[in-house]
This record gives sequence, structure tokens and C-alpha cells, in this order.
Amino acid sequence: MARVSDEPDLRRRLLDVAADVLAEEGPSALTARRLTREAGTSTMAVYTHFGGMPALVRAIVADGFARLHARVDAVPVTDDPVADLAAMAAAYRAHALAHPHLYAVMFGATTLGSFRLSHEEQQVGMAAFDQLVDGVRRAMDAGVVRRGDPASVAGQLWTALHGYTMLEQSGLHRVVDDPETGLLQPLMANLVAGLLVDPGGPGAG
Amino acid sequence: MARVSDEPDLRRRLLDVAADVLAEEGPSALTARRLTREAGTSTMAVYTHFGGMPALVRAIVADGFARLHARVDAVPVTDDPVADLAAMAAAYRAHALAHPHLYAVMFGATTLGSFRLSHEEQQVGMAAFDQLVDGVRRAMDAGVVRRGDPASVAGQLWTALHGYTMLEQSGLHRVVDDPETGLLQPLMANLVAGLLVDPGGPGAG
DNA sequence: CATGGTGCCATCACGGCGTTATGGTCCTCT
DNA sequence: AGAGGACCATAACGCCGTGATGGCACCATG
Repeated sequence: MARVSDEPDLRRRLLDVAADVLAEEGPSALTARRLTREAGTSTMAVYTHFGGMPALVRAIVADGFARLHARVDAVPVTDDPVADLAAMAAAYRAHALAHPHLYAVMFGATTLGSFRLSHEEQQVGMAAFDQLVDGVRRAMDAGVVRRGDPASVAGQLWTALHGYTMLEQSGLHRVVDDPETGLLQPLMANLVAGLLVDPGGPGAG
Repeated sequence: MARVSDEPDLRRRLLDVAADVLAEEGPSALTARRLTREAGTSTMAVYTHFGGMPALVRAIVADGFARLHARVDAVPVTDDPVADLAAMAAAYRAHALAHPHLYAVMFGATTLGSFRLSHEEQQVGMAAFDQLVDGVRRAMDAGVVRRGDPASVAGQLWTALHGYTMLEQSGLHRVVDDPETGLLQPLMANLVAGLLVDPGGPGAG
């Protein structure tokens, strides 16, 4: 089969096709044969450009982290640190809801089964986390959150946020989530409230 | 090939083999050929007893929920409701750490990719959640947690616990978790603290 | 301009996967 | 004893990821 065009960046096109297929049909459709057929080439392109399917998926995950970072980074900084934290959490959740399969692969394929992110790729993922750390630091500087280790507090917030996101995508949150009041907002609010009281308490790190 | 024995309960043996293989080699080793070879039969046994691989995995997941329920149910009830909640959280996390692949399949395979639990199986999973609701109710009765909807509060606790468990198994918690102080204990403590203050506040449901 | 080398991809083959159709065996119930 | 059905072994189909092989286009070098 002749090439679809003289498009030079086949690697980029494969990643775009993979992102589309993942978003529309889920991880099970992420096969070398499917992607290369869609891109008008043969399976060998996966190996010349990535080295195999796991490496291609890893590239997809790295892209996902980069976009998540950009999404959270776009949240403006105001003079209300708590509102900023809430806005960052909302942006995070919105990204996960907009790309559910991608989020599942990002935090599911990372797990024991298939592969592990390289150190550099983990750094990219954690850049988004650093944004949250900065937000917590601003809240501490403003006295809205008890002073302590911002990384620990940010880790707690992220943990709760990630847990809610995972449950929401599993569909299990419907069992425990009150659709009237919601669960995420009280969860974050109570966590922030717990971070305020009892100065020198257990939580601020 | 002759049968390994006249063992009648081949279905049970397949489930046991599947649990072993899952625990030792992860979800990617959960193949019909592998399991039936290990059990000394042919792939047809999967179809006569389960109807297919997705149904077999579903049975594994249902078993996992039942065992998780039993594990949390074994936590004794004392006169310290907060300590009971902490003990339940510890038991939950211990189960997840003892069976990491199983936990991943329980909350990962449930997701968009492959299948969905039946309503009845969801009920089994949620029985463990009801235990947590009871624990929260006792804490409310004792005045240790501000009175409100126990299910909402239990949902918040479970969400945080699940988020920590997932991150711990992904290995990403190493990036944000302080090995000296830990992350889960302050997270739960701050959440409980936030549930105490500001009567009539946002969180108690 | 000729030539050699190199990067890239098409084709094909291999083993493994889930699933299905078919046929045989044994158990049970009448 | 005979009929019926549950159960499983075998073989096949179409997928999958991956590796070997070969051809093609391009480019630097003489």
C-alpha cells in the first residue's frame, strides 16, 4: 500500500490516531494493527518509531500528563488561595472526566501489570503536582491553612482528589455519592477544615 | 489428556488457580489457556462453568469483594469509635497490600474497559462499605464526629482511603509520601478533624 | 553524475490469545 | 437397558504483538 501522503511526521500521526482511538473506544482498541491501519501504514512503523506497543502507550501516557499539567496550569492565581485550590481540583477533575480512558491508562497502566514510567516521565507528571504544592504554600502564607510541609498537605489533597476521580470513573461513586450535595466538595472542605484546626496537630507535616 | 482426578468441583479449582496466578504473575497471566492448562483441563471448561473469560474475572472480583468484606468485618468493635475507624482503614489497606493485583482488577477492571459488575455483585461490594457507615454512625452517636449523614461521611473516608491505596500501588505515592510521617494517617486525621469543627458546616451531609 | 549506505516501511511468519463448532464420554433418570 | 443431557477434548477462526527479511527512497561521498 502506498503511503497516504508524504507526511513526514508519521510518529506524530500515530500518536494522534492513538489518542482518538483511546478516547472513542477505550484501551482495548489500542492495538498496533488497528493504529497502523488507521494511519495508513504497517505495524512495523510502531517498532521503528517507538520500539513496541508498550513504548507507544508510554508516550500516550506522557502526553496525558503534559496535557493535565497544562490544564491545571491554566487556572489563574487569585488572592483567595482556598478558592484557587478548589479551582485546581475542579480543573483536574474536569480533565479526567473529559478523557476518562486516558486517565485510566495513566494511572492504571502505570501499575503493576505492564510497565513503569521512566524517571523523566514521572518528573513531567509530578510537575502538575508541584503546582498543587505551590497552591498549598500560598494558602499557608495567607494563614488560611496551618503552616507545615506543603508537599505533605498537597499529597493529602491529591490523594483524596485522585480517589474521588477513580471512584467516579468506576461508577462506584453512585453508590456512595449523594447527588444532591455531592461528595468531592465536602471532602475537600472537611480536609481543608481539618488542616486549619489544632495548630501543631498531626496533619501539616 | 486424562483428567487430573475425579475432582468434582472444577469450577472451584479454576477459581483457585486463577487467584494464585493473579497474585503471583498479575492480570496479564489471567488467560483461559493458562488457567485450564494449570487445572489440567481444556479451555472449554471456562465456557461451561463461566461463559467466558470476562465472567471468570467477574467471579474473581466478586470473591475479592467478599474477602475484603470479611477482612474489615473481623475488626472488633471497641468503645473508641475513632480508633475503630482507623482499624477498619488499616484492615482495608492491609487487604489491598496483601493482594495488590486483585485490588487492581477489582477497581480497574470494573472500569470502562471491560465489563461492569452486576447489581447483586455491587451489593456484595457495598456490604463492606456499610460496615464503614456503621462505624461512622457510632462515632456520631459518641459525639466524636459531628452528626450528619453517615453515608456521606463514610463515602468521604472511603474515597480518601481508596485514593491512597491506588497511589500506593501505582508507586506514585513515593513521590508525594513522606516516609517518616506517612500520608494516610495525617490524611484521615485531618479529615476526621474537619468533620468535628464548625457544627452545621459543609461536610457532615 | 554515479555509488554506496542508511533509514524506513511492506510483507510474511510465529506463537499466543478468546471464542466457537463439533463430537465423544460419562452420569443420571426413567 | 436405553434415552437424554451435562461436560469436556479437539480443532479451527480471527485477532493480537513481535521478529526476520527484503525492497525502496534518500543522501552524502567520490
